[in-house]
Amino acid sequence: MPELPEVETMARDLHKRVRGRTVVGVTVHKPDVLRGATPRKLQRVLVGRRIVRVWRRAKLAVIDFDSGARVAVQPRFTGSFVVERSGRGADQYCTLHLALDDGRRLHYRDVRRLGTFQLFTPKEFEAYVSKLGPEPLEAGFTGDWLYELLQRSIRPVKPLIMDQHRLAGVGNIYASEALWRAKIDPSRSARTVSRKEAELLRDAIVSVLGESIELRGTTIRDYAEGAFADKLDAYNRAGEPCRRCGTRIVLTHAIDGRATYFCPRCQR
DNA sequence: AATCGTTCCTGATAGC
DNA sequence: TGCTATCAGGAACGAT
Repeated sequence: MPELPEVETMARDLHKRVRGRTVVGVTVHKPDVLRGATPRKLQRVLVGRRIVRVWRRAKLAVIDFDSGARVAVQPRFTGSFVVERSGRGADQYCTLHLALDDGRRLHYRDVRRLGTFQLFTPKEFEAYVSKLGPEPLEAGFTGDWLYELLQRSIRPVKPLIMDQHRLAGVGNIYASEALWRAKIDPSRSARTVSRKEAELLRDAIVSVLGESIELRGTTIRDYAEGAFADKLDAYNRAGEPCRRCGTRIVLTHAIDGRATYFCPRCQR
């Protein structure tokens, strides 16, 4: 399930492969992944346009075109990109593709189709991203800023740091990991987190995301890239010993109905 | 304004 | 063996 490190990896890889290419055709097989455009409109807006950059914001892979148009892809669970020479490498899960001027095709592939492929004008894109929280790997994300955010909410700290409108890019895996590193119980009301703990949590979020990007993300279930799965301390380790204290890691669904992994002894 | 419940989708898995 | 039921999960949306 792609979160910030996985989408960063997807965007960097795609940038290297398609930057500078011009779209010569658009084919949509599964229109339900489209947002903001019909297949006809997508074709009208993108054909003849050159891809100038592929980058990431929050958990979105963003494709910039020379006209200023942008496509934001939300892979959610099973979305991915496939770039191939016409004919080979595509399957029934490829929902749409952009034909490129060098004969290759850029496919958006999505088994469950909970992901989205959204066309924006520059103004629409700006309005959308302005509602997202800050990027945790950029300068504004400090311990003081996080402390102030946590102070304003009575919600459990884990869903709060996963709220994309508060902080961008952190999902279920890295929330569990960061809280384990910071020794904070995921169910604690956000406002009970001290300034010192907020500083530790900030550092944990930055370090876990950075280390995962270096390993190209976490391969678990749907997302099939990256070696960070071996480095997980909490997520997906139910019943296994905590690497700090040896206590068995607990899996609970009591917080927002989401799988949450934590050490009941050293996370307080 | 903040928070909560519902919905989208299909492969993998469990249970009979 | 082959069927059915259950589960996973991010975020938009409507309701409170």
